[in-house]
Amino acid sequence: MISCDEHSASEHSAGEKAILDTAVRLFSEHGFEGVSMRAVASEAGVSKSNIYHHFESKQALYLAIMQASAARLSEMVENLAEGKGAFDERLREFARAHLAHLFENATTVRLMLRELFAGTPRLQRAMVEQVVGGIFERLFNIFAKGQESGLLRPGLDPGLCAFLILGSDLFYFQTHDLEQYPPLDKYARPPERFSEEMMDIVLHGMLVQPSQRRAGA
Amino acid sequence: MISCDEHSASEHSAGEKAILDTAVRLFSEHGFEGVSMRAVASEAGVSKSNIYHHFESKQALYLAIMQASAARLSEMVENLAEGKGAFDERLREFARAHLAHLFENATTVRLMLRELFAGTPRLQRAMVEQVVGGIFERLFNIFAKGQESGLLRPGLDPGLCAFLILGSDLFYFQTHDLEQYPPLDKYARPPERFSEEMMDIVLHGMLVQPSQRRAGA
DNA sequence: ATACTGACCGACCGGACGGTCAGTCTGAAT
DNA sequence: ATTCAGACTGACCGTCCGGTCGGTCAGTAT
Repeated sequence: MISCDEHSASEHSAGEKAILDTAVRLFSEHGFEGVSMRAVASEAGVSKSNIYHHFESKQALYLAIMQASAARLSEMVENLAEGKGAFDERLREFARAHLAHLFENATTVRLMLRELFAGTPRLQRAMVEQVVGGIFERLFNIFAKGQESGLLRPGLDPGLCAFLILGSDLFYFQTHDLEQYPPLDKYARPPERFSEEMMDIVLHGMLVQPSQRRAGA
Repeated sequence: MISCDEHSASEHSAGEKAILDTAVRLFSEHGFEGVSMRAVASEAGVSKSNIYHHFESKQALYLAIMQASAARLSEMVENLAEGKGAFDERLREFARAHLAHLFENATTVRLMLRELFAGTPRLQRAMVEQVVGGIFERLFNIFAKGQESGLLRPGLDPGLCAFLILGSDLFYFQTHDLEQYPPLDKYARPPERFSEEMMDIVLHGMLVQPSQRRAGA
């Protein structure tokens, strides 16, 4: 945490940082095939050869970015507050924080989702093991404890509960840009409101004694 | 519906049909940038020139495929059963049929999802208006009627209810291939079971008097 | 026979692609 | 002063890209 002007964190030259920043943006926007090394070089303000000075190949550049992004998202998981209050309050707080983190790291998240849903099996497996699995099991454990305490409706699968919440958050994140088009624009709502109302429904469906909030409209 | 051996539906030659079939598969797998006209020609068993005989450009080929896929999905919406029995039974049947249709038209669906989440604004808007909006409003209307009848918990937004179910189905479809990797493999379940258990939770969270099914484990 | 049409092909074009290489410049170490 | 390392560049290579063009061939109407 100590600031250090000479070297930024881990020996990245200014050019290398520009390359990485530009590449993560372009790859998340257009995918691996849709981005040329010339485009990265041009937008990063360096020569194409310079990229090959820092990275062995386009694949290596992509891999370096995926690893950095995965590390960033793993770090994000660590910061996911688990809440201090009642069981359902912890869940609401987890979901709210998770959705907020998605939007705060939108570029990184989009890159990971693209690779998860359309990438190589090799990277898919690695990302599930290192990133997705961690988030999932974190939420799963909350539900598993709730089930032991008898707070969950009997017969419910904690894994499905975790899946529902994470999936709803992620799907809302994915479709957020599409809410501007009719006829969906009539039903749009900001992230905080979505998280609140979504959790209101699913917790009501999951818990034995769901808390009553937002009694009115 | 009358079969016609000489011309299949709309004047497609054998070569053109091969081109369309191959292209829809490749584009759904690798995206617009990831597919070359040579690859389409090779896998379709025709010459590259032949593709340009039938389609003006790569863009035109892609557009033709998107339109055909959109029409196919629109037709799929028409066939979405709305159920005959009680309110929640109609909803379960809708969700079950929707998820089944996703997997039956997996290639087409993947192509549309790819364009929806990472395509050009122009196509995004068109697809929301012509395909997604239709599916959404169909489910929305079921919920709206349920709300009028007082079957929905007060204060719930029918739009959010529709979004939750469609989103859960689509997210399950998207992530189904990832369930094979640990640690997610422990929590995998087949589509029918997912739909049943998912609807069990969300309907319990949405309805005033949810039906009790699957009393035991 | 002739003329015309649509399906189809091989060869080719200019340009962009990923990648290489010889070499310049700067700043720190000796 | 010299050496050395690393950041960086411009010119270049072979390959593949989307797209074009001239032409073949079967069917068919006249």
